[in-house]
Amino acid sequence: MSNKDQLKAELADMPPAQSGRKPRKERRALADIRQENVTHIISTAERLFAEKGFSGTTLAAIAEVANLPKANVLYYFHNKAGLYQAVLDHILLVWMDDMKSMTEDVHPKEALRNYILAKVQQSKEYPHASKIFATEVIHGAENIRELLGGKLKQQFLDTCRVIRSWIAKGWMDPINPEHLLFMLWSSTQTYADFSAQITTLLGKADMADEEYENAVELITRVVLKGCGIRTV
Amino acid sequence: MSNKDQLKAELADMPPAQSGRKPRKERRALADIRQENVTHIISTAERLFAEKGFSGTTLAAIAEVANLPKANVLYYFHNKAGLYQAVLDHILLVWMDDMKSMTEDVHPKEALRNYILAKVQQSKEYPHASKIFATEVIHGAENIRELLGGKLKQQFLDTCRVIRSWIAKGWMDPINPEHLLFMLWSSTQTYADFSAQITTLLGKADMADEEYENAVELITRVVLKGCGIRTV
DNA sequence: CCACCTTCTGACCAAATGGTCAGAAGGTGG
DNA sequence: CCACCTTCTGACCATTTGGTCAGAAGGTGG
Repeated sequence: MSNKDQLKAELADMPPAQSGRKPRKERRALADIRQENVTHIISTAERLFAEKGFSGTTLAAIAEVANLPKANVLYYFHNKAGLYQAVLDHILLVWMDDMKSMTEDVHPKEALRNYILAKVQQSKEYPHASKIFATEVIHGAENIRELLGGKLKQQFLDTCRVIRSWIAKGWMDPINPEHLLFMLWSSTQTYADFSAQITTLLGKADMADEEYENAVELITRVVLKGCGIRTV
Repeated sequence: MSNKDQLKAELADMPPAQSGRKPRKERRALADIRQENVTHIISTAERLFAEKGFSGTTLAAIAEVANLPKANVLYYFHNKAGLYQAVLDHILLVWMDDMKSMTEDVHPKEALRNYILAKVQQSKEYPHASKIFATEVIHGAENIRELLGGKLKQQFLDTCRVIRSWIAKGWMDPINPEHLLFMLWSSTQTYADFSAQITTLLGKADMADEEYENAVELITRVVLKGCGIRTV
């Protein structure tokens, strides 16, 4: 099971709607209570951190939205920084999954197409994750240094090597793999991070599915043709 | 004189280095004092807001870095929000300048090339501006609603129309102008906003000029060819 | 030199915020 | 049912932070 599937399963498990009420009457097993609350707090915090940033989000706000007393939030996460780190860990699970699908054997025509589709879908399904990640990097990436310089870098270097092999095989033009990846990341993630700008400029209240499709179509077309990858 | 030139001139006027000392002994004309301090405070605040975000930046920190008493900062900007807005205004001056160079008459081969170059240079020269803008949009763009829905949107629509005219002239493939612009913005601004990630992955301490050149070269090549613009 | 500005500043304050804690409430296993 | 966990919570606290203010210091124009 991929990290992303795992996250999806968690989301599905979430208390349905909760709708502001605090049912909390049925007897819950101790073992469940902890996991349930931790998950609930993390996903609430994730939303707020994405909307307001770390410093802009107060524990009181998280507690209120999660419909729990502040002290209870602090019972599970001993301090704000700890909660933030937990949110980051939760998010980063999903982050590098998609790159793995780019391998030497697959023709870039397929591999890049799938990757772009996956990244745009990620922006659509987990916009909070993307926003927190983006804000974190913009502010210096101090809390994700380890990941950036470690697993992500490894993945990045591997993928660059794959792209070079594609070039060597004559499957695409000799372009700079590092910057190509930067281009892919930025142009896909922008649909999560900059959605406020995009919707305003497109004159829509929120991103319709159609626009994500247009995005995938445009990015795929420009990148494939731009890299000299024949698609016929 | 373009907005950007204006900003450059201001930067040049800045007290040279200041180097932590507080000379402030020579007699200064009242008229100068205000403008000088306002500029100095804004540029200091700009750096800190870019690094730590609005809520993460304290007035005390701004005052300390600016080497002024906090009360003095508040003498010029009556509250933190006002200072932030002033910083935003200062930044946004420069923001839309470059798009103006894309017109119907210019062949996209030149126009896009110049635009990409200008945007990457902007990322290099004014990374703080880009970061503040990005964070602002990520967090909902509440403080720049007016600009987004007003002048920027106008400029955006105009430029889309220009691109459509290029397509009508047969100068490029029929691609989606809106999403092409999103792609151009994101892939160029990423060199400011995500510099922490990029330098880490490239294994450099900071962005060398060479990398900006590689970025321009890659983006230009992929976009021009990807849009079916013949460059010979 | 003087009356009148603008600029500057330390001292102060109320509110917000992260975090603590003692003890109540609830679940568990024998 | 009971001793022993874990979970829950209101009350409380120290610190941080944005912001005020009275009055000192500095510049200006006559």
